[in-house]
This record gives sequence, C-alpha cells and structure tokens, in this order.
Amino acid sequence: MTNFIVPDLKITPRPGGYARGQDGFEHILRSALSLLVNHGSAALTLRRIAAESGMNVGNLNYYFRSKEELIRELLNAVISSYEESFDEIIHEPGASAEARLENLVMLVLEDITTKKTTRFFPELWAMANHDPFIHDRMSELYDRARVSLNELIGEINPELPSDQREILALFISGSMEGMTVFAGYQKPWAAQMPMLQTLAKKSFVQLVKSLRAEDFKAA
Amino acid sequence: MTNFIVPDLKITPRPGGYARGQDGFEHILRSALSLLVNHGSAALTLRRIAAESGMNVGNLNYYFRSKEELIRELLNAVISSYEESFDEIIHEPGASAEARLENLVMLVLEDITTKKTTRFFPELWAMANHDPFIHDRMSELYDRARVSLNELIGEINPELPSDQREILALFISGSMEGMTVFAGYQKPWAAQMPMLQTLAKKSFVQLVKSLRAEDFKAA
DNA sequence: TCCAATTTTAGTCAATTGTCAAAATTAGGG
DNA sequence: CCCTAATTTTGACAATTGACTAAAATTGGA
Repeated sequence: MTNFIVPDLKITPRPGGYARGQDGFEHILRSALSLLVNHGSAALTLRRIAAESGMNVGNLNYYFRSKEELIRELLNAVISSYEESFDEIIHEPGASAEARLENLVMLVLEDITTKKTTRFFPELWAMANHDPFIHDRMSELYDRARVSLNELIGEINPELPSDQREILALFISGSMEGMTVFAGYQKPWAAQMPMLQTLAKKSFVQLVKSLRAEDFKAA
Repeated sequence: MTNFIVPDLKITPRPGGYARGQDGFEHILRSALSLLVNHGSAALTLRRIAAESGMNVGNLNYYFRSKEELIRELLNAVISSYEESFDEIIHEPGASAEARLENLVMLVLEDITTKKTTRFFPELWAMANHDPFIHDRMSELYDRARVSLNELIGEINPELPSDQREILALFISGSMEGMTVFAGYQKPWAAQMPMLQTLAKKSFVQLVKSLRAEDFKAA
C-alpha cells in the first residue's frame, strides 16, 4: 500500500557549492511557500521572504537573479513533486488498473486536505490567469495527470474511443480539483473527506466501466 | 426553457439621490469587476478603479467609505445575482426534479465558460483564504446552492438518508466548480464543454438515482 | 591557510498606497 | 429659472513599499 503523501518540494541539487548553500536555497523556497500559503500572493515580496527565512534581502539576490526566477523555482519544485508521486502510483507494479485508479483518487483527495494544497492551488489558479509561465507550468502538470488517467481508463474500458476517454479523464480530474474549495484544510467539509473519497472512487469507477460511446450524444 | 445566463451584478437601488448617482455606483462596481477579471486582485487599487471608470480617486470615497467597503459591495452584487438565478431554476414550475437538476447543471457549467466566472471565482477562492468577509459570503452562496441540490436529490431518491444526500450534493457541486480550471473561458477544453455537460448530467443523475445507503461504507 | 561560497550592511531610487478637505460643478424639484 | 442637495474634481498628505545592488564581512572545507 502506498503512503499517499506528496512531499512539499522536490529540488534538484545544484552543482558545486557547499552544503550550506543547498540548505539556503531550499530554506528560501520553503519560506516563500509558507508565505504564499499563510498570507496569499500579495505577501510574496522579497522583503517578506527574507524576513520569513531569517535572511537578508541581499542574500535572496545571491540565490535568485530576480523575484520572477525565485517564483519559477518555487513552482517548479512543488509541481515536480506531484509529477513524481503520480508516476509512482500509476505504475505501481502488480496492481490492477482499477486498483491504481482508486489509488490515484485516494492520493489526490488525500492531498487536498493538506494546508499547502488547499491554500497554494487556488493561488496558482488565480495567478495562472495573468502569468504565462505559471499558466504553462500548471498546464503541464494537469496534462500529465490526464495522460495517466487516460491510460488507466483505456485499460479498464478498452471499448471507449480515445477522444471520449480524454473527456472522461478531464471530468474526473476536474471533479477532484473542485473538492479543494469545499473539503480542503479547515474547510467545513474536511471531516467528510473519507466519505467523499469512497463516493468518488465508486462514482468514477462505475462511470469508467459503464460508459458507452453513445452516451456522449446530447439528449 | 430557461435562458441560462447569470447577470454580472445585482444591485439593490440605494434610497434617495439622483439617477446619476445610481449609475455612478454601478459603473464603479463594473469597473472594479473588469479590473479583477482582466488583471487580477493585485490591480484592485482605488487609483486603477478610478482610472478604469473614468472617474477621480476622490469620487470613489464619496460612494464608498473605504476600499474594503467597495470590495464588499462588489462581492455582494455578484453573488446576489447567482442566488437569484439558482432560485429561479430550482423552483421552475411544472418541471420534474430530474429536469430541474439537469437544468441546474446546465446553468452552472454554462456560466463557467464565461470570462467573468472563469477569472473571478479563482480570485475569490484565493482571497477567501485570507479575508474573513469574502470567506463568509462565499460560504453563504455555496451553502444555498447545496441546499437546493439537496432538495432535488431528496425528490429523486427519497430513500437516501439526509446526511448522505448532503455529501452527494457536495460532491456534485464541487465537481462542477472544478471544471472552471480546465474548461472555462479560453481554457484548452472550453470547446468540449457541451460534451462535459452531457457527461455531467448523465453521471450525476445516475449517481443520484442509483446510490444506496450502503455505498458510503468504505471498501 | 587560503580561496571560493555565502551572508550582511546599507543603501538607491522610483513608484505607489488609502484617505481626506475643500472647492467646483451639476441635477432636477419647486 | 433658482436653489439646494447630490455629485465630481482638485490637489495634496504621509507613509510605505517595491525590486534591486555594490562592497565589505564572514564562513566552509580542501
């Protein structure tokens, strides 16, 4: 059984430098993440990041050429971690396609109850509307998630044409993301997440199994 | 057949004053909305709102005591419009519960393809995490939407215990909101929204009809 | 010990923020 | 058409904040 926890950041070690430098780099990103989560994107200024990390403003500029680069690195570290987790679940050896689909649902919905995810992703959705880099990096993440879902759906219901599999993957992915707003960290329905997970698994699996090509024609 | 369009703002007329004043009030809110939609919450400053509405900064303070009050009024005008639309659909005379549920799904998903909704709501979700007023007013909206869903579910599947109806209403509502991120205005899947609507209607109706109390026990 | 890596100090410079008081203009009932 | 209340403009305050930089000081570790 997989552990269903997505690490906050996945940072690729930078070449050269001391261990202290590696720590500093990571520490800055964690501070920025913490600010975004606890105080929103308006709080994401170099001054506040420096204060939060107990460092000096000048030092941020030693690690990152600009504020934009810092944010890019942060986004990348968060998203890379998700991509890795998804891959692990999707390719779990010896598990049936249906079991892996259920595991993916569990992972995503579990993660949504996390403070980081509940707060961070809505910020990203908003930012993506006005920042091309964030928009593209988010699209990449969701594309990969859908490709994985697609494979599983294909294994479970091979009859379904590929374009309809895509719509179904989209529907499942979007449904899960939507729970963030209602059943995320400290949201009124957070306590009901286990029930939601059960319901989601049942609903999605049934949908994938029972769907026929004709079902997509509007009534 | 209802028209499935939610007006941008519903403004309760203020007592006294000239017609010009009423227009000015509404014009300011529209400008603020437009800024938020096109440039994000960071652009929501009194000066930019004044510029956008072709007015003077001082005049904003004549209509609104403070920036905070302006934002409250804006949020209220947007949300009130939704509440009215929901009520109309839910209580459409002569339509079966199933038809009204399908109409509600159509309304919400149709609205999601709107530029206003696609851009405004993610901003609100993010802001709600750090602004108690926005949080509360949003909760109110979603609570009312769920109460309505709940009634319809009860009519369609009376066997289902009330607490499980609530979870189901939550799941349906959240699923629809999640589509904002993927199939909203100018999103890559916007063109597939008609298919998504068909799929959502089928999936939700089937779920409501077929669900039994035992289904909520975890596997 | 010594050099490269990291951190601090101490700033620049420009731009912006919400709010307000008072004067100027306009609306529209009488 | 006049007069009062409603609306709009003017012009400013006072304070804060933004990203970024150069050079000096400190530290890591081979």
